[in-house]
Amino acid sequence: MTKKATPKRSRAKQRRLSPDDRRKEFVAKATEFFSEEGFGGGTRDLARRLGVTQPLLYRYFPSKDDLIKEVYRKVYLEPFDIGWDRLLADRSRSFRDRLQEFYEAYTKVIFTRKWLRIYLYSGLKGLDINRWYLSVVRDKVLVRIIKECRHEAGLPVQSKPTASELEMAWLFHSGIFYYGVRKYIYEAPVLVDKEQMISNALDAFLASFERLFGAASVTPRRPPVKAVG
Amino acid sequence: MTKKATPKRSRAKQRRLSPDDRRKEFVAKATEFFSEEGFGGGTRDLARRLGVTQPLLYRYFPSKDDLIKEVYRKVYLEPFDIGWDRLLADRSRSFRDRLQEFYEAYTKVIFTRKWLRIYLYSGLKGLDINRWYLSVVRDKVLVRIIKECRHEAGLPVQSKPTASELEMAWLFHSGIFYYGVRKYIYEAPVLVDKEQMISNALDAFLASFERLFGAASVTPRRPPVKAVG
DNA sequence: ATAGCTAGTGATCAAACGATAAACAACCAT
DNA sequence: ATGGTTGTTTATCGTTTGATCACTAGCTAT
Repeated sequence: MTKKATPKRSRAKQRRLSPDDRRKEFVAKATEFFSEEGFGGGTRDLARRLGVTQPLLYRYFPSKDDLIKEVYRKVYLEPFDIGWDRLLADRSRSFRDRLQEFYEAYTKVIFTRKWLRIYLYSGLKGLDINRWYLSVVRDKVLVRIIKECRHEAGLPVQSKPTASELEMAWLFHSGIFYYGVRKYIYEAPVLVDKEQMISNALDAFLASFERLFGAASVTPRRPPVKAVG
Repeated sequence: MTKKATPKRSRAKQRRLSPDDRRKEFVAKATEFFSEEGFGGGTRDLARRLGVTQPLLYRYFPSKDDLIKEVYRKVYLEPFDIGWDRLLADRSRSFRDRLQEFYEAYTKVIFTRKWLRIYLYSGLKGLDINRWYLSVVRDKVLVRIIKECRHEAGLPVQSKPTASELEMAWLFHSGIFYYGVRKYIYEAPVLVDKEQMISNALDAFLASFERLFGAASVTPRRPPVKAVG
């Protein structure tokens, strides 16, 4: 009774798409789907959302895992299509402006529910691509930033960043990153607008960097003075 | 042949435990298990790791979801058993020391692979308990810290923290938090030891707070001067 | 020792899963 | 229009999943 109430499923006339378009559509919608449901989401639910039947997925991807890998590739490569290391290194503009613009542009790409969720899900799976991404952020972004910081402070630029310098850069980078997580993953109310947040963070970072690493050429492993002053 | 090669499963003599002990053991091991496998992990695999059969789980928990809820409860409540807001407010010690000790103690609890993974997994599920946790961090930790910051700077303590102040506290709190994520989730090499990282972060925070909010009683929505200096 | 209570197990169900094969139907060349 | 190509569906397989049942065996009171 309930099952066969609609015996002739008013099947929407099946539309044929070129393999290339289908593939792209599948990857795009799969990204949305897995970002919401996690990679444990079923292929049938995914197909329903795509408006096609489940076996069709297997014409385009040998297995669910292969589809997921495509999703990774798209999500992880997207942010680095743009030449961000060049933007950061362009000394015709003030460093402060470059930093502000970089983080506004970077967060414009990654501060979406979709991107952040895929990123966190894949991070929990412990995939190599995740470690690769972190190393790219370190080498293309943070190291570059530190170089520019040193340049601003009149310090030698050639030598590799110290561990403390890099960790300081990570501190602020992560702080900015987590603003997006709070807003789009936890959906917690965020307190100031994004540009303001970035601006404040950069003020804090630049001041702190100069304060901690600017004066002495040797950075003490632990600052002897603990009081704020 | 392969299946029945061990027909008489050398069954380990079944040991009876008191319901209370079993329950606790189940929740504890389930926390480990789900932290590694995610909440999609199977009840059979979990039971195997517990050294019992799968149906036994259902003697202690009506459903898998109920077991998971117990895991949440344990993980989320654990950090706040300790009176941390009192520690932060104890003005017989220097604020810098209180902050350092608080973050060392706090991260000692949450910087474990187990805790962080459960936290991130549950966060992605968008549960209420996660939002509750964030609000507790804000009210019991960050607001307290800002109050003490103001006290140190000779500013009025009574009025509620401004949005910018809170966001600045979140920035550093998140930066510290993500040090643990990088180390225990992404298993990325971490550059300086934890105490050093906390110390540097706190130096940066205290200096930045005073710099941004200490001088003027009114905090401009966007600092007019963008250059560092 | 032994009867009774109940923690723990073996067998099994229905549903959902990823995946495959064969039948169908939309499009293009002719 | 018509036949071949191939994008898409229907039907189905084998496995795994969460969950339930009847039965077994360890412990305790007597």
